[in-house]
Amino acid sequence: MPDTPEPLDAVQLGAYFALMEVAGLLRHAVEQQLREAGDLSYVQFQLLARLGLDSPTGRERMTDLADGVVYSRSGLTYQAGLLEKAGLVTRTPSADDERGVTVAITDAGRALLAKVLPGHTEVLRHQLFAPLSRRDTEALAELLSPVRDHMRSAPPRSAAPRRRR
Amino acid sequence: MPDTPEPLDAVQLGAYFALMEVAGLLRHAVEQQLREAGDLSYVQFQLLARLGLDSPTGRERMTDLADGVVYSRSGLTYQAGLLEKAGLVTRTPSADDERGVTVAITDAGRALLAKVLPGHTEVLRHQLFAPLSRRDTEALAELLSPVRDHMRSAPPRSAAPRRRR
DNA sequence: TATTGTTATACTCTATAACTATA
DNA sequence: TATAGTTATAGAGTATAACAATA
Repeated sequence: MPDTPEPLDAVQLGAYFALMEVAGLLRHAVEQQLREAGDLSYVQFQLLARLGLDSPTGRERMTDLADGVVYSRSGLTYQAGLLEKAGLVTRTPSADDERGVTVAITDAGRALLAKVLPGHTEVLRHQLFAPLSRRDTEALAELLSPVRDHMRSAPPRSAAPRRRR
Repeated sequence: MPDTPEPLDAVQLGAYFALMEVAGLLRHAVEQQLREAGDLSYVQFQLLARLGLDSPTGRERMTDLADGVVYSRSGLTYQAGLLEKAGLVTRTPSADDERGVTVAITDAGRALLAKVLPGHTEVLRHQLFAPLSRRDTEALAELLSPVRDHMRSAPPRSAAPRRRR
């Protein structure tokens, strides 16, 4: 058995537990709103938001979507299938690479996103931002961004060794 | 249809997405470690940690456990059943309230916790704390603690109206 | 009558491995 | 040979509602 490494101190433990609890409670609240307002899971919302808000063209390849949403390949196939069945996205073979599949958000997908967003915003305002000042929010974003970048670069991600586009 | 509320600004969206992504990736990494080191899910680890680390006596009532871990009652019953089957906790009728059930961590439970903790710590150090200075960590804890308290007090919690002990 | 906890049940999500097709 | 994506399948987790027992 290896020697016990330096254990975490109280401040670190506090930050860790607070982070996980806040994110867990927030996700719970948000998921409820998404389910009621649009019958969407959080992951499905993430996929729609990525296509409808982040991506300028509204279309992305499966692999690139997976890199953002953290998934096994099969999990993404499953969710994309659900979204397609609901008419919120389409899946077509990629133009340049015959192996690839391009997922595109539909008008119905954009409409649902728009329908769901105001309530989503309200939940965030009440649950997350209410106790945070403007500067707090800025500080939080500035603290977490480097962590996110760090984690993205050392991916315990979806499946096997993956590669950026 | 109600008027669209003030949408979130870029800083708020950034904080929100960073929080969710960091927590999601961290949970993924941590869950993997817990599974390999002790065949535990994150929730099971939370329950053991609450009993073995937080609680001075190592015993708590089901309801109080649920209040901390965010669950449906039945979900907690399910998880407690798994832990009991594995010999990590015991469940006995509460002394004062015949309706209640007291969950207590066993020696085996404490041993497993001790076995799993060093690796857990390492994951946290590498994934979460590596890009954070000492002061960053303090700041993060101080930002998130009020949010956690706020969320706890307005519970979208487990099930029906619940009540503190 | 309200509360604690369990059970039954159904469903959603996720992961693994095997497979197809293209690069 | 490696990569993109799908399928089959199996397992874990979660939620709802009905229920029994105690307060």
